[in-house]
Amino acid sequence: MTADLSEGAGRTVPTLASIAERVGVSVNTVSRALRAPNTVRVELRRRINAAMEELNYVPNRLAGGLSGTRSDIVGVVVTSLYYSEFANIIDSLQLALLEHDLQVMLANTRYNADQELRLVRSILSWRPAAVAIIGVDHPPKVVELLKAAGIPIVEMWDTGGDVIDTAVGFDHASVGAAQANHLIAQGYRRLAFVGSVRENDKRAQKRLSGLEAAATKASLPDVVKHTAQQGGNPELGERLATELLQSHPEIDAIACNSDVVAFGVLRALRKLGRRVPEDIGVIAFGDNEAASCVSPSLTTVRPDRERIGRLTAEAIVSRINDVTPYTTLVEWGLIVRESTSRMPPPSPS
Amino acid sequence: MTADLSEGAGRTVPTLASIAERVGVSVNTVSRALRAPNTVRVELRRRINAAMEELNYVPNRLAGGLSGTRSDIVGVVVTSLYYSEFANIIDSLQLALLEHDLQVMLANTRYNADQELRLVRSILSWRPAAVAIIGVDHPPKVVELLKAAGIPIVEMWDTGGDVIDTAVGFDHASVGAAQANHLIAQGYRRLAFVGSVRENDKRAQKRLSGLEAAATKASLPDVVKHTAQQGGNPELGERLATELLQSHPEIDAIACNSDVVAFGVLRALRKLGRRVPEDIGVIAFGDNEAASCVSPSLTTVRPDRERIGRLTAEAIVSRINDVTPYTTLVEWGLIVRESTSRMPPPSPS
DNA sequence: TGGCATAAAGTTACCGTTAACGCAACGATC
DNA sequence: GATCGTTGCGTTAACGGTAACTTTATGCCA
Repeated sequence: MTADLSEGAGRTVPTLASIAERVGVSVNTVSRALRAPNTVRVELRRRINAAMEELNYVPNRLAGGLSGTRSDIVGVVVTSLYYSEFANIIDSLQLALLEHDLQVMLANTRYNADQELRLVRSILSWRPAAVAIIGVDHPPKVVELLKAAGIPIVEMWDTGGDVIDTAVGFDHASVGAAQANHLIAQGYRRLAFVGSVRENDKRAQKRLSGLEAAATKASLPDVVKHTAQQGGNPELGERLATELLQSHPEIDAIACNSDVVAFGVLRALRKLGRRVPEDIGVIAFGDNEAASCVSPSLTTVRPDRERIGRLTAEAIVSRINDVTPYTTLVEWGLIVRESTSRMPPPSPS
Repeated sequence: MTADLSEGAGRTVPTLASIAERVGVSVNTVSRALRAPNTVRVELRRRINAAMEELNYVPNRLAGGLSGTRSDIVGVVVTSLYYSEFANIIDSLQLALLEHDLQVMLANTRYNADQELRLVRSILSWRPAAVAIIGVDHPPKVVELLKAAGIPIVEMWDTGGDVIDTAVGFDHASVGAAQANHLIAQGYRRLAFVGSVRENDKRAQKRLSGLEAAATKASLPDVVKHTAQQGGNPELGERLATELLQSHPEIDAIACNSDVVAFGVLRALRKLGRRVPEDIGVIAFGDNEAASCVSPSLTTVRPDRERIGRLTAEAIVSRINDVTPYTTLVEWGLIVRESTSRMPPPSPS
């Protein structure tokens, strides 16, 4: 009943031809039983299916894809998987794509531009039906390749600038501005920015720019920046905050590039005896699942990752069906919690 | 200079033949310039490469995979991407595979057995060089398909039972036992277990079993279980803990299935006025990045996800090179923090 | 009963690449 | 200078499907 499972040279994988031979029909009939079942007699179809089941036949999509017109791969290029920054996007994207029988091929550039080019090339070599990629800022060669591929390209997470084709994201500069304005409304005046800002993380740079612009507009002193190129864990936040307050004791609010870094910042402030939010405010970005559970709970910005994933899937399907390119702005929310609530605190969230 | 980027029917994608024609050589020579460069004259090779660059040629791996012998896809099947449970494993696995020019194809079953079968089938249809999959407990048909595929299969995260081929993981029952024994050593006696335990999450079930067995061995009363089938966020933990202590006020220690749930449990205890760790201890599993940042900081178990990913990549490469199957036990650590430290607290971590 | 539409299966020709083989030109060897 | 191994390239035949035809069987109607 079970196929031979012996090690080594072993068993050749069954093909349509194996099935055809076993049932006594032509290869094409077997193929039809899969693709267009109602063109094959019920009884014959039954026998073919039985044979497939018995031999554990799995169609070879290399062959199918080469022959047929359309692929059902969607290439997904992210810049990070660490700390679930984009894991939730992939999760919902994949779930939504599954309904259209589209399969995700994942690549992770780890914020490395060379890797990005290499991985995009690698993904395109699988002749995907579409590509979804984090960000709207890519090396010129990457843009050229993606455009030349002649397939729908959906850029996620960010918007603005030169969109290749279609985009689903939000404006990171306005996130930074909202962070600044909230801090200012809470009476904070000496703003600082802390976190890891990689050279290739344009989104982080845009948020910082937005923050600085809003501070300038409000006639505040320059935002003090203390950043790193790498990492992004609580330990980094703790170190950066400690160093920051040593050189700039006047700081009364810290904006963090990520919640995870902010967790470390909060720890540093606790150790330094600075009261949050009374002496100093802390705001972050990302809506980590623990943000509401640290104490003081963390004010942060919540991007709707689930929605971005879902809308990206929608965009891909639309574009495959030749809907014209478009850009979707996804909303985000400022979640005010204790870490910036100097005024009467809101009901605990 | 740039290719035609016009919408619609547009541009046909360049093939080896396009390059060959343009350079004036045979298709095979172009192919060789890619696969075995030193069998082609330097000057000719240069011209071929220039043509490829100019036309933005990207090899078609559907064709290559169909013709050639080996594939460079590795199928990766995980049960979840939410809350970065396995994102870090994928991250390090992918990084390590990249060094061997292996490409990850990702599938996420979301703890759904039907999905698992469907996705494994889908992945196998790409004729991957190997498959890495979370867990050692799969539906019989999945096991049959994986065995019949005749490729290396590496089961990750768990060990024990019937391993299909090769495994890289740890024993979850002993994690549960370690949790119980730590609680007992700290003087806790009335143990409870809280969290979401999905029907298909055998690992969670094993940890719970281990916890119960250790409690029984220490002649403690039965572990009180209060679990859900779905979810796994702080809100769930908060609700479950509140309900638990209402019906079982005698409980003096709560083991949580995940850190994220534990964050909610801590919040519930704070609201209920129960002191942690004095009145009640809390221990969890997962080593979330925020575990050291909540207060009280969370005692938890740290599985080495990065190592599992790396060793899985190693195992895949070894097995592809016909090393015999093996099982690697990956160490995990009990990270003792404030939430269970009744005795003189350790130095703050 | 012949003619014709239709259903069900078979034939054939690719898809783009790689592998195995063939073959000419060339330098080295005895 | 005939023999031989190399180097460098071209030819041809797969790989496992799918799509477009073609063929054969079947039913229906005039």
